[in-house]
Amino acid sequence: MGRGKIEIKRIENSSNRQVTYSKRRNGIMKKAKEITVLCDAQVSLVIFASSGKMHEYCSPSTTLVDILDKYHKQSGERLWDAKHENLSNELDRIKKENDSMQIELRHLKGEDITSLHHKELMAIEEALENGLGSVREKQMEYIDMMEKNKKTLEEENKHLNFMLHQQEMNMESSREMENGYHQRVRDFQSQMPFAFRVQPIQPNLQERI
Amino acid sequence: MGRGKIEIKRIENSSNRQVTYSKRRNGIMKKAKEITVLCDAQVSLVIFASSGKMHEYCSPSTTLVDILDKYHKQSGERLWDAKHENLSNELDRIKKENDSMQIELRHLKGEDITSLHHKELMAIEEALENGLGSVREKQMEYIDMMEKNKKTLEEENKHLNFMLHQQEMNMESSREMENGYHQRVRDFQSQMPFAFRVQPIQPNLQERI
DNA sequence: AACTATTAATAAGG
DNA sequence: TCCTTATTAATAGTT
Repeated sequence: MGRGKIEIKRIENSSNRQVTYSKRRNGIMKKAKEITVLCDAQVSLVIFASSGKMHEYCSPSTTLVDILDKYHKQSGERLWDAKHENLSNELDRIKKENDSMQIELRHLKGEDITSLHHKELMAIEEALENGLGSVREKQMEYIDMMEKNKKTLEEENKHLNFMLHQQEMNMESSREMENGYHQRVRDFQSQMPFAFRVQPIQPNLQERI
Repeated sequence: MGRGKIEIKRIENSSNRQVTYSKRRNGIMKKAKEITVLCDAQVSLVIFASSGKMHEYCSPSTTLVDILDKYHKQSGERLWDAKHENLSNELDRIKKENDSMQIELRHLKGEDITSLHHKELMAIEEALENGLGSVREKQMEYIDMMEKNKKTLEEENKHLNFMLHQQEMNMESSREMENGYHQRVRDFQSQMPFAFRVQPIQPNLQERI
């Protein structure tokens, strides 16, 4: 159908090919629309030119997704489900994992244990005892640490107070050589309890408590 | 192109429509093949008849999945990704849920608790104590039940033995009136310990232990 | 499913 | 890309 018959083989002249592509693409699109209308058909047509440019036709009553869904059902072929299936499988796997963990958690919390057999209860009890043991051990460590801290602080406190007292004594005696002024103030200070005078800061020893 | 011109509108005569569908479908398929060869194009063509029957053409150099992948890239349209994304989101959500449960489980088992603060340890300890309480309570129930069963069985046993003994006595005395044969056998049975002679079956009482 | 008169598509050229 | 037109191809209606 043209000025001459052509063989159906690749058109070597690039610009001819491009022109023919354009004309025939329109022709197919038109045919697709026509069969849609004339025959109540649903058509999906996707064409890529060798240049990579895409053209598409889809019957107005539907969408490409719908058609691919139907295609999927009829052909039984996977299409994009290969990717889909991977996700789906992983989801299932993780859901199962999730469920079993949820059950285990519930059991450890003492829930839903009515249907359990004696051996299962024993295993849970053992797990709980182990857990409790570990947790209490850890807490003991902290208590020990706190007690050590306390002792360290007390000793440091004592030492500092001693130093301070010594210093005051030295100052007092050296001033006494000058004059007797301020006697009462120093007396008052030396009578104060040690704890109110020195507060060493040891932030590291308080960590995590 | 035919014996007369036709309007492009639905062909009401069903059999005409079917015939036209078939002819035109072949026409489009042929055109698709031709443009593929002539112009180096890639074509995907999916047609559903109103009957639901599907026909498909895809350029030999490619596959429908490839074409849809390219379609996806070019159009930016989602297509099947809508479903894909849903799955993906759910997967993420469940993975997070999974992780937190896993951590909780580990903590309850006394693992990975080094980095926990004192308050968190306290909460875990409390949960463990509660769980242990529930589990032990449930076990106590079973022990109680078993003891009850034991008592019931013992009583039943006693009763049955009594009945049996009585019966034997009756039989013995009635036979003594006839003759003295079999005297030794009966004597032996009456001397056997009760427990070896009667074994009442009570499957319900053994459930779950 | 084949036939064929007729219309539609399109190759080549501008 | 669009127009023109000679020619081929598709197909509507018929057998």
